[in-house]
Amino acid sequence: MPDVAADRRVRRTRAAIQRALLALMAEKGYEAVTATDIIERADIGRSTFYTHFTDKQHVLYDSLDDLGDFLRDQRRPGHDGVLGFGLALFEHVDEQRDLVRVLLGRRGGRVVQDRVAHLLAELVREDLAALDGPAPDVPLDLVVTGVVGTYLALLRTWADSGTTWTPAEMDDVARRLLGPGLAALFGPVTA
Amino acid sequence: MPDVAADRRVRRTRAAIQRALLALMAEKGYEAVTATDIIERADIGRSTFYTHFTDKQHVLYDSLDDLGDFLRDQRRPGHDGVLGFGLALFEHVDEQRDLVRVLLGRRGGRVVQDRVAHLLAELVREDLAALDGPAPDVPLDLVVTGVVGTYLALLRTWADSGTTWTPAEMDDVARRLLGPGLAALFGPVTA
DNA sequence: CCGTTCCTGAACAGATTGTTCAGGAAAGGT
DNA sequence: ACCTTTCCTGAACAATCTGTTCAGGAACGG
Repeated sequence: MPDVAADRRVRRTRAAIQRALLALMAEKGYEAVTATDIIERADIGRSTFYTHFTDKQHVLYDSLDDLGDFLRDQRRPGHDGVLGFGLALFEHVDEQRDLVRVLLGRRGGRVVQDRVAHLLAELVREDLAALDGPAPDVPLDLVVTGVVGTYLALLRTWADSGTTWTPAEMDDVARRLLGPGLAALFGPVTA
Repeated sequence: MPDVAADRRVRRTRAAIQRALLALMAEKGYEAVTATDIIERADIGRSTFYTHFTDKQHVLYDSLDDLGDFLRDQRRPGHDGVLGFGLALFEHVDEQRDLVRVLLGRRGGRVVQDRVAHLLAELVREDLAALDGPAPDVPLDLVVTGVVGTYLALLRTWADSGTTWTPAEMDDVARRLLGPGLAALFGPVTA
């Protein structure tokens, strides 16, 4: 496998492959894309593809790592109590809608979802840990899992649908669905 | 395509195919199973398989439909009258843990998850529609999506983890997390 | 017992995957 | 400008999987 950062040809080839995959995912969905598709779209030799990536999956992995770095930089702290991260989350996704739709939507892959879930779980856990109410008598991890599940499901639906909803409306749904339950679990929380 | 219910040969063939897929999924995961695998495991002719199912996917769909029917029958009303399917769901998963882990776990594949989500969405929608409170001022579909997301996330975590929790405890988490919010959305629900 | 329906299994075209290899092309350093 | 290293090419290849076809045999239900 060629050195990753050194040669300009390597950078061009890898970039072309990743660009090809994302474009094809937007057209056919992740599952339907074949390695041959990527090779043709990227306009490279067949052997070239396999010298850089073992799989269609590993192309996606690399792209996700890039996206992860980007998201980590853009992360903003919540500002109004429980689930304060939510609005910022939906707003951010709103800006990156095209890419997010491809990655998280119905035609996206499973890998993406798991990684995003992990990322969200960190945000939620920080949020809940900041509450000064009494510790709940249910496992915190389960609560985090449930909350993340809700947000992820809403994100997916939002990214897929024609979406007339604004980030604020999406956040409102999540907040009103989960807020009362969380308040009951963690003690009275004033927004 | 042969008549589904009439002939004994048809029932045997279809049952063998479904059994084969589930067994293979438990061994290799959904994605790794090929139609040829199923054919060999089920010990049937190649053409026979394609007479009954167009896809590996459709074999799975049929099996999941069976699960849906089961959950519908087992449904029990919760304290609020809402989320009555939950306990039966967790109990069933508890019994079929190996299978469910394969279905929803990391090796499960995206198709399974979407199908199960669709299945649960119907149950939740029926549940919420049965409430006599005023219509909520947020889109019902979004609420359903959020609720299903929570249950699915809890299911996945539960199936994957070492499981010290009982079905009742899992159901309790979901109920306490979502119940208050749903009550607030759909009007006061008397216990 | 008999007409209907189903199963068989081989054979087939087409796609896809992942590897190999020799020769040409581009890169980076001096 | 030169030269050595590294990369890209693209065709050829075996292997696997898919979905269809068809004629003959087997099981079914009545």
